Amino acid sequence: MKLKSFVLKLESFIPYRMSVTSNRISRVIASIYSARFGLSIPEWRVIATLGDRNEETARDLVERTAMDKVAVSRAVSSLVKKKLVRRNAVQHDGRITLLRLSPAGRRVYEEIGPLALNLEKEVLDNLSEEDEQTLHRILDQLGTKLDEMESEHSRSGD
Amino acid sequence: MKLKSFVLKLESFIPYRMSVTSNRISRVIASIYSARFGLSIPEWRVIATLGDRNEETARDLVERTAMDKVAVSRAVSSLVKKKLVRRNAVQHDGRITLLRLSPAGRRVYEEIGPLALNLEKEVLDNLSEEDEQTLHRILDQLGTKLDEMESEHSRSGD
DNA sequence: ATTATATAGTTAATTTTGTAATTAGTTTCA
DNA sequence: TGAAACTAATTACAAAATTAACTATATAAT
Repeated sequence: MKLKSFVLKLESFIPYRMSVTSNRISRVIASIYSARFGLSIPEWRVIATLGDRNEETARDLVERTAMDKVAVSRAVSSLVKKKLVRRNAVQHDGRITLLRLSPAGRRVYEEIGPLALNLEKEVLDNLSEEDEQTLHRILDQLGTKLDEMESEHSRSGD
Repeated sequence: MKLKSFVLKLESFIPYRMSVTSNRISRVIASIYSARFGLSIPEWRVIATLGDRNEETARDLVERTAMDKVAVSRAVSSLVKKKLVRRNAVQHDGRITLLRLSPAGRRVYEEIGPLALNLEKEVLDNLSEEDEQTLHRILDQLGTKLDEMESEHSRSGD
């Protein structure tokens, strides 16, 4: 008789659990800026990212948000259409445009920012201060490991 | 002069960090069963879930996987087409079919299961045993809070 | 100089996912 | 018994995300 040599339960499989939990959190947070401001997740991320800088290129956004360039491009042009973001050409390089929040965009940022932080606070309500720091550290460590794994993977894949 | 009364940095905003990290992990894990077995994430979840039961209805799968019923339905019919899952009609209720892995489906499960667990282990490599338990507990606590928040939200929305 | 290579960003095509509406069967109860 | 309400599951449509291909500019190399 063959015995199973492993135990895989989805409900204790961390990748699965993180995916479910993080999707639920995203939905909760998204509900505020989508219902109230008609923003998509990528749009909100762009606004949040531009909010604490003066000017940035689309490429910087790609790096800082970990979104891919197509998503950034679309989010930015949608935000430009909504007059929340402005593009400024740059002299020495015609490929680049510098992006910054318009005054209206900044108002949105000033309004959503606190809401998002409050909602985050509520979600994290059950966690102790220590847990929260631990979670940050765990995310750091997972990120480091993923960097390694991804670079290995791409080395073998070319 | 107006001072900003909040500090929102995406890189320390937990909802954002969890989303990025969990997407990266999902991609890594998905790469094994998509490249090697041509399975999507929902398909893999169905297989993983059926793997430790004999028979289950689609509805049970919805509950156990936290996927929505459309995703389950699609994954199941694709798996049936691939002959990895079988449907068995049930006498007393014509709406239901019981699902179980076919022998081929079980072989896939027996092969992916350990791979997935290994990969999970590798991803979690930087974490101490204690961190891992803490992460589980944190996910539990976040889940509980989200239950509350979601039910509040749906109460006010009907 | 001029071909090649690389970068920034957009557009287009495909696939995936989510929401709504639909079908079919079952239970409830007047 | 036969509407009404409910449940399980699928289908159809819309929104979103991925991937691939393309345009324009810039840098590098011969």
